[in-house]
Amino acid sequence: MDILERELTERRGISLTWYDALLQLTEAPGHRLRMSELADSIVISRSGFSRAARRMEEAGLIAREPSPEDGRGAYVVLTDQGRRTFRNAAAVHLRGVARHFLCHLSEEEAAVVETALRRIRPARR
Amino acid sequence: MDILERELTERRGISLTWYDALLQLTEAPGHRLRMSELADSIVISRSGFSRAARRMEEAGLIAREPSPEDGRGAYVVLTDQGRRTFRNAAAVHLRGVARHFLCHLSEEEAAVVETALRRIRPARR
DNA sequence: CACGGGTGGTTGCGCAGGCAACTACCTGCC
DNA sequence: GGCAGGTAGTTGCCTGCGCAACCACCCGTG
Repeated sequence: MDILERELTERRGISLTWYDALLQLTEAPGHRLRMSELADSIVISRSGFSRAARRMEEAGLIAREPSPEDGRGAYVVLTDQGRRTFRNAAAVHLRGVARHFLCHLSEEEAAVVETALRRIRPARR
Repeated sequence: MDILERELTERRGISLTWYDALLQLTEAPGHRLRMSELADSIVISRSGFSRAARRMEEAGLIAREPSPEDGRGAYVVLTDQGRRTFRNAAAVHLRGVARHFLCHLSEEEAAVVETALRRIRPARR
């Protein structure tokens, strides 16, 4: 994780936390999520994400807009620049995962690890 | 990791970083290691470990003693209390790993993951 | 309609840890 | 022996994040 984090920040200027957030938004319907949905899915506290979101907004990667149906809530939306940044970052990150992790595994091992992780993830408490 | 960290701090009052350090010392010959050996093996910066070591010393888990053969260096040595604390912490931690991770894997899957991780670890750069 | 309890997001505070700079020392070369 | 360059550990500064407290708002109940 440390190596992947370093590569991403050095070569694309974003942290793994930001990467995870951009990934979630990229996969979300409408490229939009509620603040806390996103915070939960990337496993960060709400307060932590509140600050991260402000910084990401300042960096132009996301926009925050108040929720029309809930006066307390806010949506986070991916901007075009956010989408571009994520695409570039993904190239670096996936390459990093391949070069530092996957390359040490056979096809079969990788398959076993993948199914195991898919089974474990939803069990998070 | 988050869950394991929380369980360990709540139930034994030590962080995963401290746990890792105690583990390395427990396995080291003579229960002693140089500061930087230990820092490297638990993947933390030297400065970070320098502070952690001070706190662990204050907590009575380790002792630091200057190296006789190198006037710059220092050894970290596990104290009796450190050994006891580690044993108790290990019970909690291993249980946690079993309950949150291993229990989702079959015997075969666990074996595959283990051999894969053993192969990856020494390749760390 | 008022009000009490619950929820979403932000802010004050504290802490762990990384980087860079520093000190003390070691080592190899002249 | 002296000096230059490298290395071990510590410290100043900064950042990211968690917890707890807070505010604004929602909703169910009387």
